[in-house]
Amino acid sequence: MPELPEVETTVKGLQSKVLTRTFVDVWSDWKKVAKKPKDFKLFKKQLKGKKIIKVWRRAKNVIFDLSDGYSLLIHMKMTGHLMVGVWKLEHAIWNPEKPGPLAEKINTFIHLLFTLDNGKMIALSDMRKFAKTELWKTDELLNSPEFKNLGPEPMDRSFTLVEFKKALKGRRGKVKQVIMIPEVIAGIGNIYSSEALWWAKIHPQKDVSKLSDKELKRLYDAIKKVLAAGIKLGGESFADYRNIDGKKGDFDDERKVYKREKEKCPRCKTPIVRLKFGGRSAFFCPACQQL
DNA sequence: CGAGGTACCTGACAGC
DNA sequence: TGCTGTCAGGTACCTC
Repeated sequence: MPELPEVETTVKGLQSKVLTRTFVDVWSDWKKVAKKPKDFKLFKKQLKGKKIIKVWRRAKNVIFDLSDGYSLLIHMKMTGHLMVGVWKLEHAIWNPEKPGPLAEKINTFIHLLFTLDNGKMIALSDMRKFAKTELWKTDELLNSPEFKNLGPEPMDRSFTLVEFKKALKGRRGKVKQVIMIPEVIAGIGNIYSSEALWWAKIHPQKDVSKLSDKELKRLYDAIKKVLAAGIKLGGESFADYRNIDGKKGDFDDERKVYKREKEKCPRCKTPIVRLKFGGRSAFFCPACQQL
């Protein structure tokens, strides 16, 4: 899925295209996408007529603040994409006859289409169907435990080194897994965690409670650095992530270790190693990042 | 507490 | 060609 930089890029794109527009219709061939309310007919009924006042991001959630005190939350999970354009419903239905690489098939994974009052649509494409949408009363969303428990936003000005240390305080476990927990820090996923640890020269399996002050400072700087680069370059696209116009992001050349097993470490030329733990792959340089 | 597994889903790709 | 196993950007939940 998109991580923080990809979600941020998506949100910026949406802001330029859908602000002040009103939802006039909703279509889906996968009714389970709506988690709140779970009844898709009700979800559609409640959304229709609502005007988009603001689009913003919290962690990896895209949030549309709407008229009448409502908010629409979309989480894209692993393979979700939001796009703006015009589609005919027959294009939004998976066609196994259609050849071509995954990236060219995004349109065929569209499972949800919001029609706006200017005729444009917001499409949610999601190959694996992990994405979710929730319609909340804005104040209830902001006060919900799942929202309030989210960790700090690493790109906020208020996210200082002190805040970072506070977020990790009392936590144990492998550093890579800990910084990927949404309640610890928002927005860091499997790609940017490996990248940040490479810049910080920290082994992904090092116990987070054993990090020295110097290492914490390096990790803090590295997290901000890789996320800022990701945002600046419009996200990564070595797989199928695309922005709302279907264009690729440019982070790929900046990617030092993720999915680069056996390639040379850009710093010391040692082959990059892939290590599986916690159900995920970590990529790191065994020479620069030692336990 | 941590570590590991499952679930949600569907596809790409490597190896045989 | 076709089968099998592994891997994939996330996160919640469960058990040992």
